[in-house]
Amino acid sequence: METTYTPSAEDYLEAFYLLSLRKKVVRVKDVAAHLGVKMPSVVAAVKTLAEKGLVQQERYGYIELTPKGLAVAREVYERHKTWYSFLTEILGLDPTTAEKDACRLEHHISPLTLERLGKLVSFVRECPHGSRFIANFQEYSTSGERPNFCPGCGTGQKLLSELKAGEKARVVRVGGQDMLKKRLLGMGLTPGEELIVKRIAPLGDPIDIQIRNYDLSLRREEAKVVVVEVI
Amino acid sequence: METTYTPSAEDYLEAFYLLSLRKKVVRVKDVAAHLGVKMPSVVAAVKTLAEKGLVQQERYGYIELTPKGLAVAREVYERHKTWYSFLTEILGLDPTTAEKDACRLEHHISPLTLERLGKLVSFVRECPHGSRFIANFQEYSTSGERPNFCPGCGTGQKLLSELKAGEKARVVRVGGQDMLKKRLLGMGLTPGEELIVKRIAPLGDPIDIQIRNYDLSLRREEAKVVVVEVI
DNA sequence: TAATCAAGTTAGCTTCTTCTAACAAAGGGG
DNA sequence: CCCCTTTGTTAGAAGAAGCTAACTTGATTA
Repeated sequence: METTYTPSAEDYLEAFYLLSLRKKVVRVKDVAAHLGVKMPSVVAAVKTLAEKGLVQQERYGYIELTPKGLAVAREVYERHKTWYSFLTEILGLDPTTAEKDACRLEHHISPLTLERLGKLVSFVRECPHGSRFIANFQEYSTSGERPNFCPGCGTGQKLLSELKAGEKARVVRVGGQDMLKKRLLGMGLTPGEELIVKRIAPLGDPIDIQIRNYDLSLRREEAKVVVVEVI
Repeated sequence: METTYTPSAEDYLEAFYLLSLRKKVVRVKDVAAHLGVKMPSVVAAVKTLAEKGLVQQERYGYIELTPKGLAVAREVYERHKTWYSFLTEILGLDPTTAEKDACRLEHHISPLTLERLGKLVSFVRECPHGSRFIANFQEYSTSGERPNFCPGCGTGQKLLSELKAGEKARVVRVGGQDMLKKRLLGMGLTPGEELIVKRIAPLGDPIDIQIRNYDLSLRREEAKVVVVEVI
């Protein structure tokens, strides 16, 4: 019974729903204006949706969602809201961009992904570290520079690229994408391993370290994905 | 000159590109298999894309991207990869779901949103707090319960809902969505304000607090979005 | 070299979505 | 009560994307 609808059909249902919340009745003209299409397109859409039992309309009368149509419309709108929250609250986008993107993305998300996205938003809303983290991210994403360095969280964890010459540290985690990560792990940069920074070149690149009695020279880009704990 | 292409056209260009990386030549048959369509559909697509100067093909020969087509294909694939990274690394989705969703989402994202999404991924990769935070989120999203409570970060910040009767705290931040947030701020729950928890009802709802000499009774749902610092 | 077969092509149809232009109904003002 | 404006509808066309069925072509093999 898991019927699925076209993006266009979902848009119409959502429009009917939203307009019904704001006005007493839903008219062809208003739907057309809301979706930026011409009236005959709305009429055609209503006809096909009526055949599917999602809306009802008397000739020359108002459009009404059936219970079935209402359920679909609500679900679409929920997806919309989830995307909108994510785009504004997490990515920090302006309402206009967020609204436009949410309108398109709402038709293209699997239930599982939707659920996770919603959880991410509520987690960030509820968790103080979440809001701090997101604030840091947004500062980073607008200024281009990572805030120096996530102030106030006294965990003692740093990036390898932030160490000074002579500092000793223990590898906590190696990030980066597949290729890079594999290469670093292959070099001996595995969690738990101890290392010491021998020398940092003038512009911070490369960084020479010693680990497991080997000398390694890392590019700054590489050192930026290695999380360490100073010891 | 900002031409934009249909999702279908983008899919074909991306397929040509990916197949050209894996095989010496790109054939109609392989493209059809890759995209799950029949051969005549590929032929038709090649024809319209050729008219737009995006591909070249000699009759009964191989398909080749023009420089222009290659640029578009690469750009689409970048969008794909960005979505994929987000879905796997941040939402923690399995590769199959992530791949499928990325294939659909890649056609529906604005440049601004794409940029932010990419920055979020790299920020989380680089920032130790990011990875910790995401680990917490993923624990939360699979178990349903927020980890109790983001252990190891000694910031002293909590949610108002986590305080015990008698505890004193200072408001740090008020989260929640528009309506809820406004209402809480209107009640006097503004950052910097001090409060004391007077009484917590048996099931944690409602929570009675005193702030600015007023007594307030908060629903648990409300208290969950208020970040405080114990004093 | 001729036969065969897989790959590529064409023609023609279907569905979906939108449009314009022309027509019909409803309703308010004179 | 009739005319006129606004709103809604129909008809017909167009374009995007896919399909099946029937054909070429090019290459392989007997």
